[in-house]
Amino acid sequence: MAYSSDAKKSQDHTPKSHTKKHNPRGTHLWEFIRDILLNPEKNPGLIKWEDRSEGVFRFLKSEAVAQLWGKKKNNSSMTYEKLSRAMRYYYKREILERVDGRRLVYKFGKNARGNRDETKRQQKYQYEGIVFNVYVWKQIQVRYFTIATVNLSLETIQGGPCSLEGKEQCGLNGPAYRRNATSISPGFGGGPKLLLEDPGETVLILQDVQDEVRAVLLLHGFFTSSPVGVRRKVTSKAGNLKERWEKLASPTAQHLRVKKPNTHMQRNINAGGISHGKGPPLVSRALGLDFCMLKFGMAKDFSQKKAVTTWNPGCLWSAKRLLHTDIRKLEG
DNA sequence: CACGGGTTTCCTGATT
DNA sequence: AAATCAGGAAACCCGT
Repeated sequence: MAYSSDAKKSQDHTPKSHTKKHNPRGTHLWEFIRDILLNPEKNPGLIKWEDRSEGVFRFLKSEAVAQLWGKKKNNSSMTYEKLSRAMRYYYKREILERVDGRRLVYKFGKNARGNRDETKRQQKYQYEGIVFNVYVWKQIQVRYFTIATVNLSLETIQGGPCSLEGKEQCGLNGPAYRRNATSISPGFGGGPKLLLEDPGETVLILQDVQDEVRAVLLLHGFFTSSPVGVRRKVTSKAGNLKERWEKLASPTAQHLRVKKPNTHMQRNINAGGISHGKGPPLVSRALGLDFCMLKFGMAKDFSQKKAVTTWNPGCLWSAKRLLHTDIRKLEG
């Protein structure tokens, strides 16, 4: 028996933001696990990725994790036994997938991601002059990202991998991936830029882009909280990424090359096997599976003050496959 | 107060 | 043998 009840009472913090659905204490178990996996600093060998791109991980110190979970829930009697029961309940909801035969090993499932509500919120974006701010999630933990800009009219594409680590500004187009002199400008100077002003904020800024330009942003990482709109001034400051580019050079950009002629803005384009459809706006949170692909575009006529934006969840997985090897290489 | 989601507890019965 | 895995049941917590 044991009515261990007792120390249950005040639920202190209640920031302000309308706590989403049911989310006691702000975090669900699977999110808690995810966060540990994402924060090497806070993960003293507690849980380890078995196959990050597949979302497979293993508990190294099951009881320690349980204690940590219990601490978060103000429950000192938490044990792995109990925590694991909760984990098993995730199978049915497909937040976790069963990994049999392997003790202490779990795998994130397809529902270990965002939901429709977040998606809708994500649709909001701001367009200011020629600055295009894409809504992203705060506290996004992007480790690496790949940018590919596509000039539909010229059927060219350029882009390449970069790494993000805290506050850094990165030019998108490095010399290594300039494929066509007439496509989007070179990275350093007036070209598109991905600017990370705060560790917890990611702002995508395009400036001096040409007409009929679309870009693809692949973010490898986990999104740890709700999307938040951000707005920033354009700051042009060439970041020296040459070294980084060379270091991270991968076949990604080549894969992303547009193969199929397509000059119609509204038509789908196919970039190296990735289908960019016109489906409903959607930016997915790919927890346990490393990344989200954002596709955005800009109106031909800037005076319209309207951006042509499309988000396609389908891009996620094909892109995931595409970048699978890159991610592994980068993750070491 | 009722109700539902998300655990938390407990437990019996396998597996490793 | 100890640690886990599997789930069913039911109690809890908490937000609506």
